[in-house]
Amino acid sequence: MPRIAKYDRDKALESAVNLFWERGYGGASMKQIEQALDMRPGSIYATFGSKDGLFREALDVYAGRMSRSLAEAMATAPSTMGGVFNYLRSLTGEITAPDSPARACMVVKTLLEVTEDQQELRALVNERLQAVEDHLTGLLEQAHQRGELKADVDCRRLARLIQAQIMGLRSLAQRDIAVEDIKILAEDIITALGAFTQDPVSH
Amino acid sequence: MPRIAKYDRDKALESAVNLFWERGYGGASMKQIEQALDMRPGSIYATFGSKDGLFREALDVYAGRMSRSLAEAMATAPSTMGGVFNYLRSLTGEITAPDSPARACMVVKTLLEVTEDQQELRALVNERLQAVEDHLTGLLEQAHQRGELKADVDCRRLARLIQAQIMGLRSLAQRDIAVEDIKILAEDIITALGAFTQDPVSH
DNA sequence: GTATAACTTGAGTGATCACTCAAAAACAGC
DNA sequence: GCTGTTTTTGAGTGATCACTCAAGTTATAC
Repeated sequence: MPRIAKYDRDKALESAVNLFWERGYGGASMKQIEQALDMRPGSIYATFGSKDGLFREALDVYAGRMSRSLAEAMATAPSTMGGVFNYLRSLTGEITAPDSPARACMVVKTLLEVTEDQQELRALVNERLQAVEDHLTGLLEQAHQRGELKADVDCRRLARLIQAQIMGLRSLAQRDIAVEDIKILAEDIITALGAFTQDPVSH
Repeated sequence: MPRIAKYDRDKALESAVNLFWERGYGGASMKQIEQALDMRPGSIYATFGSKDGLFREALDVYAGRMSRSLAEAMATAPSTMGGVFNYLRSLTGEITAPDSPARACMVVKTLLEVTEDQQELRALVNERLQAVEDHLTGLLEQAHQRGELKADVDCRRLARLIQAQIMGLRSLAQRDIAVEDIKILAEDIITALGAFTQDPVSH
């Protein structure tokens, strides 16, 4: 049994995340996957079933990372929107790291890549984004009850607006643009979102 | 000479835009292109040089459409930011039309699709997005001089923020989401951008 | 030490990729 | 209606695509 199941599997998945995040599903060939995972085709197919199966697992790993990153940022702030602003700021640091496979979000890249003949993958992506929206909506509803948000704010609408902000920030960051300008954009997004908070945004 | 040059060339390009916009560069095969343009490979290569050449021309056509659409929206508003809000509202109508190849922007889809071994295409996309930013910056500077924006607003920063809003709106619209919710998101984006205007946003 | 099971290997599968080019077809000039 | 030029055609190019499987290797069981 040359393969120590759990450890090597997770290590391979991490490599798959990095490759798919950088190149997308269609942009990553099996030859590149073999090289990135240091596995031969037979092993890959025995372990993950198909390129599709590997990608779905990689997307899950990536989504898990995202959720964890958001949860950490929320935990270090006294208010919910403060946590969101924390997240936007820490995000700019993460995506501009020199070893980041891409600045844009892997889930959004997949959302824009999938065609109608990949309905299952499209459904998976939609579920992931819906889950983020739902989670964020719940957090905002608590904040709303604590009086952190303006009284007439619709929490689900605000959750979607925040998700759109993250998509916009990270997509624009994919342009040939300086790190400093991305940080500035994040601050401007925070300023704009201040329209929905009770207290004025601090800088 | 069975091909009436100009007319058929433009018609073919329109078809190419629709196919590439929907499926992306890598997602559109030559077989699908042949079918969409109703041309055989030899004619396509004689006319456009390569798949890459065809895509670049299609991207130009699309970018031209975008610019025209923005200019029209700006023309029907008394103020610059009012024109931007007009554009965001008309955009939701355009991208939710049943015959729209995709809701997300073709330029952004390309931006997120291209890898580092496609530097020329990446450069072309960056140029197009930079041109939009520059154009918007110029318009906002006029508005700033007319006192339409808050005194401390940086017009280039605001232009980038607006571009990020468009990217975010159209990317989120690519989700499995109702048309009405996209319109609501556009209104919330307009509200958020109100943080930078002198006069309060009207609804 | 031997048998059995678990797993990896990598050459090879047919299909599809972007692309080519000799031959046929459709035109213009006269 | 014939000639010369331009354009279209579509079978065919080698390369690469995702994927398979018989054979080989490495582990465990006893």
